[in-house]
Parts: sequence; structure tokens; C-alpha cells
Amino acid sequence: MTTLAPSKSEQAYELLHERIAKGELVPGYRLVLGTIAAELGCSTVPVREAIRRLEAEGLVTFERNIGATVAAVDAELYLHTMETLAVIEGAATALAAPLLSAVDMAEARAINAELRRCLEDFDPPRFTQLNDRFHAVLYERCPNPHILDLVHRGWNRLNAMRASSFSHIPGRARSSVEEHEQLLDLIDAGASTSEVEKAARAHRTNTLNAYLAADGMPPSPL
Amino acid sequence: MTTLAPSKSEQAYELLHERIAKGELVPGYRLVLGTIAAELGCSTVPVREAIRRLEAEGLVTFERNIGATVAAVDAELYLHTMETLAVIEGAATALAAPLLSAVDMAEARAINAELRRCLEDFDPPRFTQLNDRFHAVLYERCPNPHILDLVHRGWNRLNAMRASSFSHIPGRARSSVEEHEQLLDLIDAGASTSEVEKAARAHRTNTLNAYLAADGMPPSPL
DNA sequence: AAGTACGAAATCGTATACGATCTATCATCG
DNA sequence: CGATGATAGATCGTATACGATTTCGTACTT
Repeated sequence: MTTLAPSKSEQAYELLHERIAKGELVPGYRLVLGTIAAELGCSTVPVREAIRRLEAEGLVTFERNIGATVAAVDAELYLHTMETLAVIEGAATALAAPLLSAVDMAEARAINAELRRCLEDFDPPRFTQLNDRFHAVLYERCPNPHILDLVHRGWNRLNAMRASSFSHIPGRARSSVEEHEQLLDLIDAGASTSEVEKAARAHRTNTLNAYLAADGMPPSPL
Repeated sequence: MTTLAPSKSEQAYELLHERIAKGELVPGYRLVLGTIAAELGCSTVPVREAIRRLEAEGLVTFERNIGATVAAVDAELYLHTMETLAVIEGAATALAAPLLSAVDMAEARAINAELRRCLEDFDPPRFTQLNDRFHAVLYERCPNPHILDLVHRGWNRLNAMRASSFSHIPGRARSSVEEHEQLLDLIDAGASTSEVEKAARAHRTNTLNAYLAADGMPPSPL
């Protein structure tokens, strides 16, 4: 039994998803069915399906008789996404915490050590990549598949948006690394679920609030 | 300018969504593209799109070269969904609380009074309907559209599952009405966001834990 | 009788085709 | 000159058609 080739709609989905995540397709970019189909060497039908999927994930908007465009990102949307992820990832991390093995914790600490090194070398792309991985280790063991799925979607959106270059907050990366360490210590100390949730959420709302403050807006109430 | 007729794929989506929510299509039911298409008097293409959308919402599963079935619901899935909704709706309600008008609060109190009456008359379908509406009033003003969207999806799933008759926990409806009252009092008293979130979440985890306890399982750590 | 091989029917995946709708361009009119 | 309306081109929405894959029943083998 040979492994089944990926369907055209899968291919289209992967292609578009990757391009959006990489920022090759900037927000507002018009996705023309025929053009994408031609590029992939397939008809428009599977492309439509792929776009519907991306729409469901919030990466593109699709209007009747108008077409699809890469979802526009304004500051408000970006911040709303961060806030949502704060809630979801906080819960995911809290639920996963009791299930983390010693190996998991060691991996997290190792990644955070790498992150610290990135600060010295000033390597933002690598920092972002490692940061994502760090968080993944902490929430991946979450036993609730729905919550896990929502975390993934949140990260997808955030990555797609991040590509459209939001300015970084100076000094935030450094405090982020410190917060990682504290979070790991908290888990190692056997903190309660609600304590872990609080800390994990705060880690994210701190970033969010830094952005809000930079815009002269009040912090998130969460 | 006449209003545009809903597209076939919209129609298919609405139809299937409604039938699943109403429980006419039980979990595990096989959705055959051709059959649905014939019933709607359209081709299979728009039906595929509709099913993809339902898949993205978790209401159906769709496997390559196999087809779509209404998502099977086991107790575990149901409970995971409730847990997720506890987190999301808790946040939504907390964020909405400061934005509730006096009219909103009055409506919520009125609905809860109705709920209380339903207890006497023993009218479960009406109770469920009013209960949904009560919660909607409390979270609808949530200023974060993502969170609001997730709440809606969560309710959709829960309603679809609920149809497949999960046994009700005796006495839970009554305490639920009391908790509603307490939640409203808390908001009226100008409680902090985190207090409201805690209460709103607890309201849901209480139900969840009642189910878990009935199955002899430990309560959710959230 | 249980298991396997094969063929037919059912169903899915997608290419093609064409009408419907939107957008842009340009002529016409006030 | 600006507004309005008509026309052409682009793009979308969906019907139809057909090859690909799976499923199921039946005959055959051990």
C-alpha cells in the first residue's frame, strides 16, 4: 500500500498557509482563484476549498462574488488576537503543567538558555522561532484537544500577522526570558493549576500591555 | 438593488448546521455529498464547501476519499468542550461585564426570572433556550471579536452535542439559576474583571464537575 | 466454514464549461 | 467639467462529467 498523494486542495492549503505565515502574501493581498489554480496546475475547485479553510482560521477573508484577500491586520486586531491567546494558552499551559515530564522540563530550560544567548547575539528571527518552540513544549501536553487546537490557531494567526512587521518593544525580549524561567520554577515547585494559569497568562498580557502602553492605551483588564 | 439570494453553499451550510443542532442528524451519521446535493437541488461542489465549513467548526469530520460524518460525541469530547467553553466564556463575560448597560442587566434579570418559573413548570427545552439567551446577554458585549467568535463556536458544538441527549444532572438546573443571580449581583456590585471571570467560569465548571462526578471522575483542575 | 480474490456499485476528487456578478473603462448627457 | 449609464473584461459560483478510490457482495479456494 503506497501512501496516498496529498490532494490538490491540501496542496493549495499548504502553499497559501505557508506563504501567508512567511509574509510573502501581505495582508490585503488579493487571492485570485484562477491565478492560484494555474500556478498549482489544478482547477479552481480545490483552491476554493483551501481558501475556505484559511477563512475558517481567520487568515483570509472571502466575500461573495468579490473574492478572497489576505486578512488585513490593524493594531486592534493584532492586540485582540494576543489577548485571546493569553486566555487560551494560559489555560492550555495550566492543564499541561501537571503532565510535563522531567524531559519536557529539561527541554524547556535548554530552549530558554538558547533564548538567553540569542539576546546577546541579537538574532530576532531565531529568537522568535525558539520562543514559539518554548511555548509549544509547555502547552503541547494539554489533555484537552479543543484547547490545544485553539492555541495552534492562535499562533497561526499571530505568526501570519507578525510577518507584517509589528515594531518590537525594546527590552521586552529580555523580560520575556526571565518570565520563562519563573514559569518553569513555578511548575517545578508544583504550583496549583490556577497559579500556573495566572503566570502563563500574565506572561502574554505583559507583552500585550507593553504594546497597549506604547499606543497610550489602557492595559487589558484580563 | 435587490438583496442577493444566498449562495447554494450558504444554503447547504445552514441546512446541515440546523439539522445537526436540532439533533435530526445524529453523531456518526454519514453525510453523502450526492444525496445532500440532490435534496437541495444543486451540485456537489457547494455541498463540499459547506461540509468543509462544518468541519472547521468541529461539527463534522471529513476524511479523504471516505466522506463526511456528523462528529461522533463521546462523554470525553463533550466534557472537553464544556471545559473549553468555561475558559472562553469566562473571559468573554468578564470583558463584557463593564460594558453592560442597565437595560442589559434588566434583561438578564428578567430572563433569569423566567428560568426560575421554568423550574416550577418543568419545561426543559424552554429552560435550555432561555439559558442560552441569558448567557448571550452577558457575553455579547465582549469587545474582543475573536473571543466572541470562539464562544459562539463553543455553543454551537455544545448544542449539537446536547441534542444527542446527555442525561441531565438532577438539581443542577436549580443551582444554575441561583448562580446566575449571584453573577448578576457581582457585576452590579462592580466586581473586578478577574472576579467576574472566576464566577462565570465556575458557573460552567460546576456543571462540568457534576458530570465528571457522576462518572466517578476527578473534577477539572480549572 | 473461514478466508481470499475479484468485480460491480457507490462515492469521492477535480477538470472543464458557462452563466452570474462585479469592476473598470469610456461615451453620453446635463 | 462632472455625473450618469452602457459596455467589455475579469472573476466568481456552480452544473456537469469522468477518472480515482473505496466499499461491498459474490464466487472461489483451502
